Amino acid sequence: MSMAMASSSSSVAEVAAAAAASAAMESTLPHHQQQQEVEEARPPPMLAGGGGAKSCHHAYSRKEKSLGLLCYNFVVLYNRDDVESIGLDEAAKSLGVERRRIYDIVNVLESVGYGCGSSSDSNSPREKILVRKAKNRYTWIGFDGVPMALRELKERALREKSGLAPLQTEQQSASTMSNDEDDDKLGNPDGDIENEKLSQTVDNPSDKPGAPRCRLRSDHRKEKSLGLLTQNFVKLFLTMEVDTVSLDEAAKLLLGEGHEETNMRTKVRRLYDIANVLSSLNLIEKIQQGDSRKPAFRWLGRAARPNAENAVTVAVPPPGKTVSNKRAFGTDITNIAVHRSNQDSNIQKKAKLAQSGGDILKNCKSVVQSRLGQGIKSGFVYGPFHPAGARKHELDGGNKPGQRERAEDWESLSDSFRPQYQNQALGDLFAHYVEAWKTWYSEFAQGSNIMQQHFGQSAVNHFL
DNA sequence: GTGTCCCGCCATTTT
DNA sequence: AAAATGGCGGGACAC
Repeated sequence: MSMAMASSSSSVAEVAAAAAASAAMESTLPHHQQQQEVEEARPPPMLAGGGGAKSCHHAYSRKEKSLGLLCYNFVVLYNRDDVESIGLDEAAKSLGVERRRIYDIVNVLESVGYGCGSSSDSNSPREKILVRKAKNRYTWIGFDGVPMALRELKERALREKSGLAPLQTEQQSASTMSNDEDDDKLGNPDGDIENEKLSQTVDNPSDKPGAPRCRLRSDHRKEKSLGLLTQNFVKLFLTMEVDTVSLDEAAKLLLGEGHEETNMRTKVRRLYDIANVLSSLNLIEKIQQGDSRKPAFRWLGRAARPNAENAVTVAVPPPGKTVSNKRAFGTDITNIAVHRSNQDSNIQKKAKLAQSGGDILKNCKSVVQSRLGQGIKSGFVYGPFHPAGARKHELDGGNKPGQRERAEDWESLSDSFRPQYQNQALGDLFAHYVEAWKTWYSEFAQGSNIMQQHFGQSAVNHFL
């Protein structure tokens, strides 16, 4: 009985088409009015027409549909001053994905902030990137609160670590004890009450005087939420001495010992999801551990140094021989269409018209490049995170020989960037990209980094 | 092969 | 009851 919403099963392509037809999202896309030089050249409205498979319609590509990319686009689309409210459906439509995916993103975005439930009283949304305001409605807050959120998160993590529980984060250390992992479904329905040992689960913790002694189903569910997992994952980085972990390790750490193959697998899957969006935010970065071996993730947005108080530290240069192979988010406009093994590719209709858009970009690019040669001011104050390339080697003692090549990123980015519109919405999105480019440029070619972009914005503005 | 992780079914929770 | 959320894991890609 697939509920009424079975309709949602419509592929992205269809959704996109629908969007094109109805251009419903207008309402929430208040075209930015600020400096818009390149803006003029508005990308052509929609569907290129025949578009056949032959032209530019490259077959299904997993990468184009990654959560990370989606998140990236999401941020590009909504991280602006004039955006306060985000509609779930509009977002989905604009980005050409189904709701479900938006939930994924929003969940981790929301959890990167602080205040997620702790002490119900303060729960200040200021420290979140985004908050849910109402059903189908989110409010964009921005990245301003992230530094503090991370600090707070770290504190809490440390407290927990040294304090009570060994190192289990607030998640299910429960399973640790129970020989058998928390079996929700299978087996005992009482499970809920059963594994309530770890008490301080979730985030509405203990400090609550009349702590609701019994965990509810909802809590149990929350324990497994992407959001909580995200926080715990981040905490891991914040408290760890080493700053890189493979997802397997992370899963193990977060899960405790009671790892049950299947459980692990699921957890790891989730971590992949999370890691991808965190990567797109540049909070972490994927690296190749040593030679060969599994890749791992490295924290980039360290809020504070182990010792130094809150010395706003930035990412340290890649240690030793780790090879960064981060994904180039922002490479594609959207997770357009097409199912994995789309047998029925009637997707033709959703077209991607690339040319004019490409021109704009090209211009943009050349402008950037031409100006790129200029010196790089460094009076810039970075936030806690910052582009991997623009590090400031303080405490870290010694600078790094291998200067990170940022420009290169730009290259690849622009090279691979092929605007493909399927509707007005995407056209707008593209416009945002152009703007984003400008901003990035202002970052002195230090890297395309959303977080940085944000933090540096104010400081950067007068350079434009 | 193995590692990634998209996709969407369907259980839960909220309206 | 319907709609909104969001676990979860099968299995399609990527390497």
